[in-house]
Amino acid sequence: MANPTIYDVAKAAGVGVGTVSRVLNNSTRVSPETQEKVLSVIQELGFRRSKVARQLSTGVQHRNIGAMLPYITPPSFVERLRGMQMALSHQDNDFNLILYTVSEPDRQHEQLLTIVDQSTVDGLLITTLNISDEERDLLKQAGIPFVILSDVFTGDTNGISTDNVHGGYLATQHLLQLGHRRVAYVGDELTNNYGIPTSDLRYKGYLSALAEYDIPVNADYVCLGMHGEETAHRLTRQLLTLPEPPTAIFAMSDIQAVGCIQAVRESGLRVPEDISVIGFDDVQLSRYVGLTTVRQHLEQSGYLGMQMLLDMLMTPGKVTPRHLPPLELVVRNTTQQYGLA
Amino acid sequence: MANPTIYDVAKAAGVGVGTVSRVLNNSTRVSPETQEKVLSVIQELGFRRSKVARQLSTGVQHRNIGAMLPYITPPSFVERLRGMQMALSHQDNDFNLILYTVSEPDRQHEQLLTIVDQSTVDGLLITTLNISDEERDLLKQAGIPFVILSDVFTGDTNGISTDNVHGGYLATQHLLQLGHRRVAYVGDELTNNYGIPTSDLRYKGYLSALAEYDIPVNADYVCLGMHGEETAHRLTRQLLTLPEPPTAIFAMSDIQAVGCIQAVRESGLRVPEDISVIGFDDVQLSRYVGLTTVRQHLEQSGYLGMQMLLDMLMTPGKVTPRHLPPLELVVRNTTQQYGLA
DNA sequence: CTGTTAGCGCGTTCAC
DNA sequence: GTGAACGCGCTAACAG
Repeated sequence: MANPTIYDVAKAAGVGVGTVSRVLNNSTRVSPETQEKVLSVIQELGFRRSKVARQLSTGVQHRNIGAMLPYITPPSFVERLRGMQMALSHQDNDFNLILYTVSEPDRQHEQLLTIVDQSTVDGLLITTLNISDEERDLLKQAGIPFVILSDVFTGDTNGISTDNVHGGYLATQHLLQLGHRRVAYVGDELTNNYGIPTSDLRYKGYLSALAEYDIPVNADYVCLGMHGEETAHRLTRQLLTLPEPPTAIFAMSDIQAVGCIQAVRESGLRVPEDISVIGFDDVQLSRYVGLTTVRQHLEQSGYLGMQMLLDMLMTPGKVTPRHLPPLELVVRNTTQQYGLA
Repeated sequence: MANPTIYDVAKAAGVGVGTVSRVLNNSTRVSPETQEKVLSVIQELGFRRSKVARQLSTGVQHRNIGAMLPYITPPSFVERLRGMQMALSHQDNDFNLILYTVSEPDRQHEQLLTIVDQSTVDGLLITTLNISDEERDLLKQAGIPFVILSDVFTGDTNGISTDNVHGGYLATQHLLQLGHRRVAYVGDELTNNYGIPTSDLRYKGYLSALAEYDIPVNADYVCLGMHGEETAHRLTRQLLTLPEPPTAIFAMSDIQAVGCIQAVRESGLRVPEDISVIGFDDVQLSRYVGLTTVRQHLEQSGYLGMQMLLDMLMTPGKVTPRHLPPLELVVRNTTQQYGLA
């Protein structure tokens, strides 16, 4: 039998469904013999009581919140996730947090459809992923409130966003103020699979800072590749072989910055004495390695996003806009005045 | 009205429930007027269709797997989580992953009760937390299969475990082989809130290695404190003020090892020239900073644990035991022969 | 102690 | 096109 119900169990045990239900909830007193009997039949038939039927009957609706993100590998996503989790546990409610990682960009739409179709969640927290207008409508029509934690700076009410352009500017400006004039940019390919524009935006900030200091852009200094420490490492080695290598590097993420630093050190050069390196994000790792970076309050963005969503879930229609503290330059030990070595 | 149903909507719109259901699923053709009417009533009443009722009716049961862990802050937990996630997505099934973080040790039992009581999950993956016999029985009786990713080495069928004692031995032995004789241990308090014995076990391994080399234990060299980089940092500073400071440190986790290294460097000493440091876990961070450590295949443990659970879920009764590769010493750049500086 | 029955809220045939 | 009735699997209240 595919999926035995309590009726099947009852029949096989020669009792009524009520009795089966009782032993299942070991509530009211049941005679030891019948209990024994029922249990053995349950075992035999491999009976598993239906979650949904039970919930429908008891009326206890546990609600689910979905967190959708591209991957849980980069620390930046984990920190946001932790923020969400914290906001959830602070509000002593019984929401469950379901984790959706979009393993393939192509599957995003499909996953979204499944979520809507099976009405798995009551609310959705979408991180970084690009949601098309069509998808937004889908969610709206299904009555699933959603909040977007975006890398794109928008005035969206139901979203938390970061001004990446400004952040890129801050990082680059810091290097320029230190007297550096040969400043490289190490970032993600502008067009990655997910269509995430983060690197593009931070690069824009880089450009505007250079422009402000009247420094022409050197194409050799702009290195893009797949996100990650390894690629950054490789790109940096290339930078160092240039006839006129940069004296400072702006890496678009802390992880990439770490890759840069390693490459520099392996080449026998020192950070920051010979080459300054600045990252972006200020993930925990950065504290550990003493990295200069731009703090974007990742954990807090997850926290605030979750709060917004909870608002929407508790009192439909009312959303309190929440704002992230401004980006901050965090100076540690990987950047230094040019020519001071 | 608290929770309007389709009946309420139907009544208010002057139609039958069938019609309401149809516009909800925009399936069969409904006259534009009625559709309009129904939609406006839905809006008005703030109607939201019940997830469970829908699932019960349609028969689409999405199953949930719960991942229960003490926190998602330390990278070691995140890596295990990633492994679980990967195993799940590799098996094109429609299981949802629900994240439970036990924010307070006292709440563990309560959370477990809620999970069982509301039958939220179909299977449970428990990481590191200690589950009492009572709690095991609770899960068994509720028919919820579970797998435990334990720090304790047991022969349990439904679990994946790490031989921490052996790992502690490996780390310490490595330092001793390099000629170090003053070897410190930096770890967690033996009795933490969660009753997690990891540090205790690794310490046992430390002791057995020392014994093998006939080195008496120096109480000053054993530093315990709250898990985390900060504490390790502080403890290391203390170590360095000893009249006869250690020449090598075994930190029970990579994060703590990083704290140690920072403290050493801040004191004007070098790693590994002056002091060798070895960690434990081999989280991603360790690659980035070139830390010598003991690899315990964290991601894979999550992966295998999830596979076991899926086994149990798919074909009840049958569990294929899975085994983690043995612990490995990973030598990078933070340990060195004693006296070589 | 135990069998029977009426909902839980929604989807889905059926006739109309 | 649309309304009424039945069933999804289980719990709970009611008789026995």
